[in-house]
Amino acid sequence: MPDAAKRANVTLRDLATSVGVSQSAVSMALSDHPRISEPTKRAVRAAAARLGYVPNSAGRALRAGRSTSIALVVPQTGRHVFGHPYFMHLLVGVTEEANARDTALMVSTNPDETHGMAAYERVLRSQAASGAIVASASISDPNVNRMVDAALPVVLVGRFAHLPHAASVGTDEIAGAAAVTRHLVQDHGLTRIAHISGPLDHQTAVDRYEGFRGALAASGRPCTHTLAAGDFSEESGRAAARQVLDSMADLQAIFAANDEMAHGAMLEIRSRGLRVPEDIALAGYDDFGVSRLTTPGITTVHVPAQALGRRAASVLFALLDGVAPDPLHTVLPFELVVRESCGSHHG
Amino acid sequence: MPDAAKRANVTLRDLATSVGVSQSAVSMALSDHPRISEPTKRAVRAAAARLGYVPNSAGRALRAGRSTSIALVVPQTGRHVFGHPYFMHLLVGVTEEANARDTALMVSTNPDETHGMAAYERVLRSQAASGAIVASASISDPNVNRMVDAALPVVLVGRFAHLPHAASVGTDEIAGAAAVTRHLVQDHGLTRIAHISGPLDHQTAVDRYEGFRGALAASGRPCTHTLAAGDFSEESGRAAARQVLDSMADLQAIFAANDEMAHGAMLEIRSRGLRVPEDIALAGYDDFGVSRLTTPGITTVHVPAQALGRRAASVLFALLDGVAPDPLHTVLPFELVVRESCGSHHG
DNA sequence: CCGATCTGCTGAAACGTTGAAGCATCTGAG
DNA sequence: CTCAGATGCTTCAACGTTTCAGCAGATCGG
Repeated sequence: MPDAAKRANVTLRDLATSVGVSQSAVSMALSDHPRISEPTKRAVRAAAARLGYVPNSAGRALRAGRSTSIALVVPQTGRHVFGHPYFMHLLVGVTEEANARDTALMVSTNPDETHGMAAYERVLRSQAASGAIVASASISDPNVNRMVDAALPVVLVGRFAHLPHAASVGTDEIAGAAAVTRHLVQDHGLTRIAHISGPLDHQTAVDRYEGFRGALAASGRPCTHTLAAGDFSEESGRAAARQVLDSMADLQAIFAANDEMAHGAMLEIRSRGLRVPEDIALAGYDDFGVSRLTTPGITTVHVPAQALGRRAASVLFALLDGVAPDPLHTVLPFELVVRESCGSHHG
Repeated sequence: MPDAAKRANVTLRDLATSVGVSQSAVSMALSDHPRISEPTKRAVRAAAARLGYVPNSAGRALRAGRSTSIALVVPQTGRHVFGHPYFMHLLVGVTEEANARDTALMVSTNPDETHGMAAYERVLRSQAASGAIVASASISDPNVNRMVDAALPVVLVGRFAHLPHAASVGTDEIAGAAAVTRHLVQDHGLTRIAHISGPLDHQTAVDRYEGFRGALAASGRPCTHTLAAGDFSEESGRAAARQVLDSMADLQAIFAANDEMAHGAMLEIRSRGLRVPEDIALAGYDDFGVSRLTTPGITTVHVPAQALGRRAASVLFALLDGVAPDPLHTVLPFELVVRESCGSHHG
């Protein structure tokens, strides 16, 4: 256990004078260079432990031409980012992997909507981080293209159809939305369904809507559907539910593009004296907690955000090691989580 | 808009050759040194924009002897940290302030329970970050003492009674717990109350328990209370509720030390055919979302975690600027949030 | 018109690290 | 005994930045 004077920052030079060899010998001893004798190595290691030597990361990064950190870049404001449990789970996964590789993690968000470049500039071009994981919701964020174009080590989380050459990690949200839609149609026999989508400049919103429509079309049954767009917030879900409940007679079910909007819809349904699921069945997407807490629980699709984070980090490390990620686009499985909000248990 | 060849990393030297002055002149021009002429400054700035120059953070940090990053250190595993909404809100606040100062944020957690030092070593002693915000739940984390002893720029989030000289930011949780307890006793006339505490090696758990007892003692009414300790998880809250419901006859209310345990207690109460609040009133603590989502909503105390994060960051920046924080210990106000779980609305 | 002062730049050093190249000293083969 | 090679270290340079000291040339007071 190191205990001695740890005030000043101990450098290689301090170790060198302490042991009585040159600075380089110390450096080589610590990296176990074959041309350094065992006794010297032992002496150096002992001194390092005694003085509490920790290599200066700036010196190391400068010399190596790359830092020992990776960054999680989310080109949105912090409030938006960390308010959403998705990013939290992502963060858990990324830190797990980064910790395993003893790599520091920088988190970079935008100060506000106008500074699109900031999150990216700050960490990557200044080489504060040697690579980045980018989680951008917007379908056409020019900064993402820029990073990819600059051939920087980047892993995208989500689906970026227009960037086929960039490494990415995601789930098949079209299939996920289709699965939950099929559950409504085929397991519960519901055919008059509304979809509350997210903002349609989000890939996620587009994909979930597409999955919904595709499943209806493929169902072989005459289904009626309607759409109202929200912004993924509970309040917008409630407003959208108001709209579809007013406009579509004999509505049987609502599939919201995320659980928060589904929760908003549930509040609106209830406020009209209707019951979930007896009068209106309900389904959401994400499974980050909201859907488990409500009564009844909301049927949803589990997004493996933590696994996505882990995988994104490991793909990034592969890139940094100069290994081509295989596959370039990882698609992790989703899981349909059936709860009470869409009707009696059909198995 | 910079557009030219941004492949290679542009250094001061590149700018220097491009403009036709020395490296130092470029550096001085960019920092608006008075001894550089306006025309030169304009030329340098133009070249910097054209080539897309971004200062290398390692070079800068090495020269300056300190980095431009701050760290949020949470000596726990990532899973534990980011699973808890408290840290999320804290993170929002910290990033807001860090972004405002154009400072990168490193997030450091422990790889596992055994590596107590890791989160701290990685960022601070290697000088990857110039200062740290430490959010440690454990009452006697030796690493916190170590950091404070090492006189590193550190701001603690929470109450660290044994470290009076370290800057800290927190709320008065004793008063918060007392407020919600008073609400149960005085506004609702409940006198047979159980407390479900957190693990009593957490300062937070200790303080909330103390606030509870203090408020009962100060109420001037004959109150009966009992205690069961949980670990802040929903499941442990349910188990603790089982225990107090079995052991205390005529129990009227349960005050859980956080909302998740309160939610667990609610599930247990309901499973016994009892109603909240008619048969058993319920209160929690934190207000990070759970308490708002349940039906009925859970009366709780709002912890201003985001504000804590913001304030912690600004205090840290003060420390880094060499300014003594005033006050050394910031105490932000909490807020009692009355919902339906403790009875009819008394105003 | 000469010394002092100002202006605008250059050169060099330093931060801590790493690693290539170099230099003794020792060993062992011939 | 000699010299090739191994062994164990040292010296030096470089990464990109900032800044201090210094150096020309211009400006100005007397």
